[in-house]
Amino acid sequence: MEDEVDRLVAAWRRERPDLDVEPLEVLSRVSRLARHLDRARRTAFAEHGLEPWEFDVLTALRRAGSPYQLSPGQLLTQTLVTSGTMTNRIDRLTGKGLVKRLPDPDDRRGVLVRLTDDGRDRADQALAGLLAHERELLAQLTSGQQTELATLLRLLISPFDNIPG
Amino acid sequence: MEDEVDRLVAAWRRERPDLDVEPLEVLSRVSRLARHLDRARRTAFAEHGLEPWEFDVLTALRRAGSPYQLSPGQLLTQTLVTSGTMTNRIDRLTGKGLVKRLPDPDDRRGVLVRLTDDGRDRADQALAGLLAHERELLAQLTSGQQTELATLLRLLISPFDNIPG
DNA sequence: TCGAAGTATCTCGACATCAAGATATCTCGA
DNA sequence: TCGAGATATCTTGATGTCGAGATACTTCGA
Repeated sequence: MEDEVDRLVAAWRRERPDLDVEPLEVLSRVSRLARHLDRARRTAFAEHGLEPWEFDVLTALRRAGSPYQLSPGQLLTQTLVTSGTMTNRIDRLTGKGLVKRLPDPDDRRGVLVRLTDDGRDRADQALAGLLAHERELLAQLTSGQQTELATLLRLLISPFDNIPG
Repeated sequence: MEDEVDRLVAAWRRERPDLDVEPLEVLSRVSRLARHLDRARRTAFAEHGLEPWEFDVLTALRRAGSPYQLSPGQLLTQTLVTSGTMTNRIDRLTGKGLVKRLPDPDDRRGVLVRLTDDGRDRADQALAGLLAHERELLAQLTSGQQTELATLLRLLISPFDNIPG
């Protein structure tokens, strides 16, 4: 089965036979697949009245465990957005009653963002929906292939997640 | 080596032991890696005075081969953006003198977007820079692993690239 | 104890994207 | 040949994101 990246690579080999475009076989596929996943997630979350960015923040808090709170800084490292974006997200989620801001008792510069009961329920529902959807996509692969894929991706991500960047 | 997704999956298993979160091992890594790649590309292209979205459009035209022209519709399928976005991109690239619009001689609804000489040079330079950068990232993997990874990703992408969606 | 450097969060303006709908043109069967 | 539906592109308004800088607090060495 051929995909857009096969066509893209073939086109480069025709137009720029002097270049080695092998890296695109992997990295362009990562970018394109992520783009497709974003679109699919948007659709999946719409059933639960959530945007992907809302899901990302709510589930980060949900995963933290009771009392479901994290600092904005901790949310940044999990969601890979800038601080200005996170401030904005917290504002909007607060407006919808899904999270609330509390002062950090140990650091007066700091803030803690806590999930409300409603926010927690929404996160749980949307997660279940997402997993069902993602399982379908992964049905293309055997269990062993999924493990293999996860392992290879982990290798590529490691320099980003562990070295500051 | 542990990454953020390992921590994410471990957290879900603690908080929601009733759910099978295996799909996240693959798909969350794809999304996160793409996010990191976006950031890295932005830095790499800055040397050439290009934004990632500019690179995407210019290289799609470059790959088309002489006379380096495609319709906006063809550009849509390659870049996975909406038509409004593409209109806007073409406007801005035209303003920078990197592409120009020509009427499609065979369809009066249509337009052809053609690379200027300057646009072509920029695309070629930026591509070389990107490939050098990406090769470094992929040094984490053996050649065989890269091939394996590309194959698995192709399987996951196929339903998106071949079935309309 | 003081102050410089570091850290956490927020503010602000510019900008890119999207969704939905508008417009113009084409295609094809009756 | 006509018109309904399909297609190609553009317009518009709302919104989310980023980068840079501002503010307030903390840390740590002299």
